[in-house]
Amino acid sequence: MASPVESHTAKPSFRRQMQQAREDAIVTAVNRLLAEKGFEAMTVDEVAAEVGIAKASLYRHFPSKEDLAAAAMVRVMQRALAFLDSIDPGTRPLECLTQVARWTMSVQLAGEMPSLPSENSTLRAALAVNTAYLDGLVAVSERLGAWIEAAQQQGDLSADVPPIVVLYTLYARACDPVLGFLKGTGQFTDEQILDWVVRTCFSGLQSR
Amino acid sequence: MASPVESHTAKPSFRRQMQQAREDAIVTAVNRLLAEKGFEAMTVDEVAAEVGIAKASLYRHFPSKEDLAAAAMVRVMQRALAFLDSIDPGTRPLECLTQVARWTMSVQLAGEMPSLPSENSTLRAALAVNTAYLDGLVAVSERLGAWIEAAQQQGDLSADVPPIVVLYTLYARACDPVLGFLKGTGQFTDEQILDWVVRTCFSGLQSR
DNA sequence: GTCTATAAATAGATAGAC
DNA sequence: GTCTATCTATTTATAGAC
Repeated sequence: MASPVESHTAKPSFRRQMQQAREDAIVTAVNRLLAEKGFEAMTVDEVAAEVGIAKASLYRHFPSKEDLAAAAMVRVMQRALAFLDSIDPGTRPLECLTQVARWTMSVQLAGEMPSLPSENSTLRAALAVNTAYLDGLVAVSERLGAWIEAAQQQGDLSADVPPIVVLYTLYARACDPVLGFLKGTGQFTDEQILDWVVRTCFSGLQSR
Repeated sequence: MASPVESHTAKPSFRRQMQQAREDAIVTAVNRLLAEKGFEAMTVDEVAAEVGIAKASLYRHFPSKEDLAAAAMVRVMQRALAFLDSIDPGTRPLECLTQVARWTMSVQLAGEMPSLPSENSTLRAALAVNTAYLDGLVAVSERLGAWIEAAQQQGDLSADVPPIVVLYTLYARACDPVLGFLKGTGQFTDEQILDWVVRTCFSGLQSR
């Protein structure tokens, strides 16, 4: 088991680990910049500078700026899936959806939520053919869709709007600029902002 | 009154009118492109091409790309103020706010609502020192703020959130990407989309 | 695999003729 | 005032040495 052969075969595995760690660092930087300024305004030079490597080295790991951004989007999807898995299966569907909304908003407040690419961005086209991203998106949507339908059947969620409206609304709230506006005033804590925006999302502006 | 002198002084007025018409055409093109792809992705070449004039001519009217975009933002503000003025003064405050939300969303569905500039865009800095824009923004905010406080005092609007949260939420909903998502499915009419999104904004996702 | 140096394309902005 | 032609800076992406 502890033969020299094994330590030999472990060597490429170590390199692979190093490579993985570097790519993680790259994706982290991309994710942050994407959240801060969006895809168009983010430059590859900035990414390289933040990671602390040469731009050419970036292109050894990712073939284009779009792939760079796509990798960040994929990771966000994976983080979302991991969060969905962490929710107690016995939780009431409406409560599940509330927790998800609160989680996505907290990610945005932490400066880690990439903003949506504008309608006809080159990034949109790249994501539309990225199977890893699409798979994650479908997986998340199916999970949320099941909760949405269950919550509607239980009478917890308004049955007057189609499930897809609820789904898209939840996605949109993950990037809600209201969070940034309120944080920008400097008058409120993150907890207050989260409470208010989650509340208005599910209970509306109107009084009950 | 109809002296030759007047027809002489009317001549520059005519030229001024022509110039105004041209600048209107420019701002219209900018507004559309801003709504379609955002400030970063919009290029001055595209604007010139859409207006049908040379890029250099654009710069005779507006000194920079930021000023170009700012002019479009100012016009949206003026359109908003005009809409606010068109609302019957006897209307219940909550109803006023609902109508405003519906109007801004219809503007977006028409492809005429410029999307918000990302946090640290050069456009943000330009708008922050543009008095025409700031004046419009303040005017709109004061009008909405009065309605918000009145609606809260009448018990129509939730008193659990500060007025500024309501105000920012209304601004954010004007650019809500949910509208574009739903329109993109091609399954719904604009009226349906408006109904659903306005409803979720004021009544929330949760059932009542 | 990482680097420096550079290519190639595109952007915002301007010069100068008419 | 509008045009063509051009400048300058920036950006994505690559070549080639180590």
